[in-house]
Amino acid sequence: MTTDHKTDYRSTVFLPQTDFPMRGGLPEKEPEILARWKEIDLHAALRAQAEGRERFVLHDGPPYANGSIHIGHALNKILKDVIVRGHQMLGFDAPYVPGWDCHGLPIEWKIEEQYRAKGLDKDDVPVLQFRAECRAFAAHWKDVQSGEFQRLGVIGDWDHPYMTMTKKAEAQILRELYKFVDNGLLYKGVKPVMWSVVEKTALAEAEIEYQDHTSTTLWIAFPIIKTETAALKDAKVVIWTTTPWTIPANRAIAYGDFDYTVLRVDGVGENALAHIGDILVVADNLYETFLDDSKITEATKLATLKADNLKGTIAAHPFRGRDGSEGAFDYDVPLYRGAFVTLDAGTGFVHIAPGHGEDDFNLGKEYGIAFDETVGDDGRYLPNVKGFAGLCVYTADGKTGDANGAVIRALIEKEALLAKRNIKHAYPHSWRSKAPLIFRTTPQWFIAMDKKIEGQNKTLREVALDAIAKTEWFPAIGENRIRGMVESRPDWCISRQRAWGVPIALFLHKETGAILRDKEVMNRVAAAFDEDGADAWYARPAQDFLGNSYRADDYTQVFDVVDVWFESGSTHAFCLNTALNGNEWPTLSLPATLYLEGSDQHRGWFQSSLLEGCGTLGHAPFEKVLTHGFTLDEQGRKMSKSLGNTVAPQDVYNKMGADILRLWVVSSDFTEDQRIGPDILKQTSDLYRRFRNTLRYLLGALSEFDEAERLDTKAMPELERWILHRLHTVDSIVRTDMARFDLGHLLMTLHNFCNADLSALYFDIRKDSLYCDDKDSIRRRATRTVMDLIFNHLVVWLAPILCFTAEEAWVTRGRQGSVHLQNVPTVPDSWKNDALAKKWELIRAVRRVVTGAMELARKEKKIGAPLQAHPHVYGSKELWASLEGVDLAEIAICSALSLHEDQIPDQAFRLDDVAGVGVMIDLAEGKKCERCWQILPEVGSHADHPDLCTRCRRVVTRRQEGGTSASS
RNA sequence: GGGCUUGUAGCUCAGCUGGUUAGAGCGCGCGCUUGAUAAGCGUGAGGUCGUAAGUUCAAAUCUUACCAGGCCCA
Repeated sequence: MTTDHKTDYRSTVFLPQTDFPMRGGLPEKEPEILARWKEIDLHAALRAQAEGRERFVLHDGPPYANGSIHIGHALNKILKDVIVRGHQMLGFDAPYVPGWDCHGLPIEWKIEEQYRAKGLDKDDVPVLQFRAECRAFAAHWKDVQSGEFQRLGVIGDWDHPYMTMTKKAEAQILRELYKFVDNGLLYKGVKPVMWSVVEKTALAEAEIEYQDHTSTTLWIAFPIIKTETAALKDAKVVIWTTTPWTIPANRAIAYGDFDYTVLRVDGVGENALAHIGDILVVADNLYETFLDDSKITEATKLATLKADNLKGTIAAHPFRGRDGSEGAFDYDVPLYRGAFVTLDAGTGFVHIAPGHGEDDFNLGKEYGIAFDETVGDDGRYLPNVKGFAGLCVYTADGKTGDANGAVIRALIEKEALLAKRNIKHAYPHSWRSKAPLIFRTTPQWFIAMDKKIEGQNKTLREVALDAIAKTEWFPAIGENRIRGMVESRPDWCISRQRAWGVPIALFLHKETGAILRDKEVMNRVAAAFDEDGADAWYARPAQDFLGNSYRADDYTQVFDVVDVWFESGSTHAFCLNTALNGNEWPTLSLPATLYLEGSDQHRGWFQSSLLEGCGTLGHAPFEKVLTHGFTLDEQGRKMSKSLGNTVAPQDVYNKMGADILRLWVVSSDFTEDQRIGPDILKQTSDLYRRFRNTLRYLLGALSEFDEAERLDTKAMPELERWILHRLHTVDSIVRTDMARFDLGHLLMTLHNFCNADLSALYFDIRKDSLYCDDKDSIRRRATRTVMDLIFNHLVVWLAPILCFTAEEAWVTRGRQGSVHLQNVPTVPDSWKNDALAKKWELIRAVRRVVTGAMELARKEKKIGAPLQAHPHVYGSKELWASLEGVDLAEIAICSALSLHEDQIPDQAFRLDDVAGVGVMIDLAEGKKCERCWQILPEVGSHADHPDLCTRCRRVVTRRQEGGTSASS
């Protein structure tokens, strides 16, 4: 027989067949799958399926509805979706109701900006119209974001999301606020804020622009009137300030933790204001610069003091006893330690006006310093500032007023001024009017942290700290972070002087200032909110709410709105509490099983929800809290538009597919900051390809799989039983990983399974059986049965992550419904077989020596394909005994293989980590079977099929006779 | 500046309470295969474990400082 005219047996080989393409084409395919889910109403089916199951309630932290989603939103929502889908498949009822934060400043700005573009002023627009436009704006972006989130594959109740601006929500937020009236924690206090005298309004941090501004700076001496340190007797403390107009409001002086020098002035230069003989105190490090600044030419250091020596010292206000002051400045000015004092500039002493600075206010609070308001909302001194009343800090058009000049003249008159200069520095200005701002105390509403809750013997802080301890934090370190914050946080300021929000709908008695705590009135207000939303507060006359018992003239109505953090902190009340949400989401329940947000929410939503829950329910609204980090660029740098290193989720799902983005989320360690960029996404695609091809191979191998082929597991070869054992192992890992949200480990387990167990080992070994064995052979039936099982498990394991691809595979397999309606299949414990696993570890070790030896032979051009080889494997009798029943030739994919118990030849190939095994490679003897490509001695001995081995000849012959059938 | 936190191969990640030559996958190089083929298999080269001190018989693992990031504050 010549080799010229060999029969082509390709058509007799059972090659894999599938419509599941190698390349996903996800950007086109995913929208089709989304449409299919809509068609079969997957969400409703999920809910119906889970009725009565144990609940797993992930409560959505509401994103802010003012723009398209960015990568951080995508990460957050994908994580939620993977966990929700995963738990549903593990047998929970895991509903997901998305939510939106709709009120607040950023939306107000946008609307205001639109007004300004039209040359309109916000203040000229009726408040209800303004609110309506804010509402429309939020509704628009809610819709945009909803579409983007759904495109990511996130499944949930998108037709019925919660929103903080619905009537029901606004009414419930108000009721939550009223609970803090009831429990006595809500109080009115003051707080320094950035104030614009031009707009007569407080400004939020984001409305402030820092611009260069020239300020008059003063060096001012405060005479010491009481001290326990001898060196300070008759001395004066020197402060430095850039805001002369705050001097009348001075109440204290702060010093830092460094050395101070007491000096005597011995000589002064021209125009100096200091006097010879003055004894002054400044920080030792700033001694030289001070002399320079104040034109003191000669001085003597009298003493150097430690910070502790300043403790208990009391100075007098420079205006003490000033004519016309009526004793208004005769109070003591104590010295206190302040951590914020630095040596960057000045004298090491900071003058403290508690009404006009954040540090000042906090220090004042710490030491209980009493102070009056000194500057009115128009920037003028109030009448109580004797000798300065009516003078102006900044004028109505934003220019410097006459207050500074008057203060300077008075300081000179009292011989307290040591020096005066101008400096140019960054100073806060209004984003709107561009006018400079001042710090000014304003009345605000607070929730007390350290007051006993009425009816309880505990403070809100204590209840909150208890609740933190009872909560499970993922990662555990999150607990420290929030505990530290709650331990040290000040009272919660919940008021904002804004229009787009839920008003703090209270009536205050005009004379006493007391809150009207009348249940009937509050119920009427809340009922009005139920009907008309918070607009009711603006639209209806006060008397409507007050009823017959009170006169509107006796009360002022509060029009501050509540901080949006209070609103989002209340979402559990109107969303999770089925009694309060009107049964709108009957499958939700309180407390939620899980809150899942970025780590910044330790200060934000986690904390506001915690405080709100603790104040109104006595416990946290969550049982577990999972946090993720932030998304950085490929170099680990923060993303920013100016750096041009942002990755838009829309680009990823439009160009690569949402499954790639989902895979990226799961493959990164999301508990810490994670990186994304072109290279990382490329790598994610490679990762995706492995999963896709594994599914594809299974689908191809299972083409036309008939139930009649299914083989009882007991009848299967060891290799199949080992795969079943692996399924058992992976299954238990999937379950524990999902339960502890360790998605990274879960993914790696699945990847290794696909890679090492399936692709490199099982699929490779079983190709021969799959392609060439007769359809009714036990081996092939076992293979197909196990591959069917692998598919069933793998597709469900992957479904929460690759939600689109898993569904595509599911449908391609010809299954009904949706993969997402499956539970993770249970694995019979009989599949677990540790002894077999151990045996296969050994087999794989021996296999590695064989493949290693073949690789060497290939390098030496001795062989090409493994089927050309006949390895001689040397090992001990015990080794071969322990591998009883294993066909190593099949496992190493060789045409033949011999085992030897003899001494390992010196030239045999060995591996360091596989002791006692050596391999020599010979060429397999015989001819190549043209069907299965094995090289076997019997090829050529069959007259009818001279190019086939015995096995292939039988298969081909039976096919020709039409006698093969899977059921036979 | 403060609180919390991160820094292991080009990339994504493992390395438990300190203990033999620091692991995996991807990517890359090389080879095989051409019946998973814009795929599959095998194999190889890549790491002073951010830097520097210290504790210890022994440190990627503990301590301190520094450098470079991140979140939240100031």
